[in-house]
Amino acid sequence: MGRSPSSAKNGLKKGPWDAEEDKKLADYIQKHGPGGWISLPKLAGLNRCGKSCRLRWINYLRPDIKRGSFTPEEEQTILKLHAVLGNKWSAIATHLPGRTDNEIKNFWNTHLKKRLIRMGYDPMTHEPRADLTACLRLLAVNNLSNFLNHNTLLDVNAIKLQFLKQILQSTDVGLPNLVSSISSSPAPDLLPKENPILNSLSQLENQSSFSLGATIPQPLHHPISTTLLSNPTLQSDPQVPFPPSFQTVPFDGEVGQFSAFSQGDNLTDSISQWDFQSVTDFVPSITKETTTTSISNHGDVTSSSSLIQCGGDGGSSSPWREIFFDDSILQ
DNA sequence: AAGCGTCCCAACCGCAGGTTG
DNA sequence: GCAACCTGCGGTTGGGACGCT
Repeated sequence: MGRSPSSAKNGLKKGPWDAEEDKKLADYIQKHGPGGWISLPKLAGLNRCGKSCRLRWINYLRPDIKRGSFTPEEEQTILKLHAVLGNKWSAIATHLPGRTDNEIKNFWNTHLKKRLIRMGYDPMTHEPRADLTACLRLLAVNNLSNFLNHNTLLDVNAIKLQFLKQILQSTDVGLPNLVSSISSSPAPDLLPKENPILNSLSQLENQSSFSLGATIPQPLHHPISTTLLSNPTLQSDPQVPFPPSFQTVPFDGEVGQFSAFSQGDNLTDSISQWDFQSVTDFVPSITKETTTTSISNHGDVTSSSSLIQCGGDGGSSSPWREIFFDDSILQ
């Protein structure tokens, strides 16, 4: 394993270390201590460059090196620290006794980074990838538009036009933005003032946590991370605000909640795995209100039944899942 | 069993920052 | 102030191990 033992330009040996070299280096450092890496090879009788000796000592021979795979706690620590520090491997290593920066870096590149990518996160920012987020938002807007299509009381074309307008104008087509824009849109002639859809959407808007972006598990943002790191209690709490999937679960051949992602990076699976549950936790009640509003405002069986149908099942399936994600694309 | 592709990780490389004379 | 040297860091490489066909 490792690099080819090609000889260096200056005749110094390169490539994997053999047992004899390891012993020479270890013996020398045991007697004289680490340091003086430039002169060390000569003094220790090694035909290696100082850098190579230093690296071998730090990454392999040091007595306090911890061997074996990373524990779930260590993985968690790496994820948290990386969210704050980025690729500062040496800084991260100081929080993991017995682990070297090289080892952590390798572990990140071969496991954690891939895991984040599969989950749809940008491994550098720890935030949902912008392309996926935008895709989800457009799908949601599309589904909402389709939903409105079935509402015969409304001037569907007018609403569509306004949706389109919003999509084109905004780079961040979050539903709240959309709602407020529609609500404040100077088109009184096109939209009835007592519009059940707008009423319900406005209620959604008031749910501060609701946005299509918020349906995606939010990564740890740096300020929070900083707080976490400075708070020993939180540090030790594995439930700190990482996305649920971040809670270290066996992966990569491993089983666990990531399994859907590992199956060919299927976007649909990924989306469904992205815990829209968090939306359904609060949305059903809103939908019920919507139904009530719809009926009281208009007394129209058609419109209300449409809404009731969405929320009427009251069971485990979410009406919002139908409204926003009941799409053939997501099937 | 052989060929092929992917994974994993030790080790190398280049660069930046600090120290010394 | 400057150059040379030293140390440490992060990115990258390359080859053995392993799994799949």
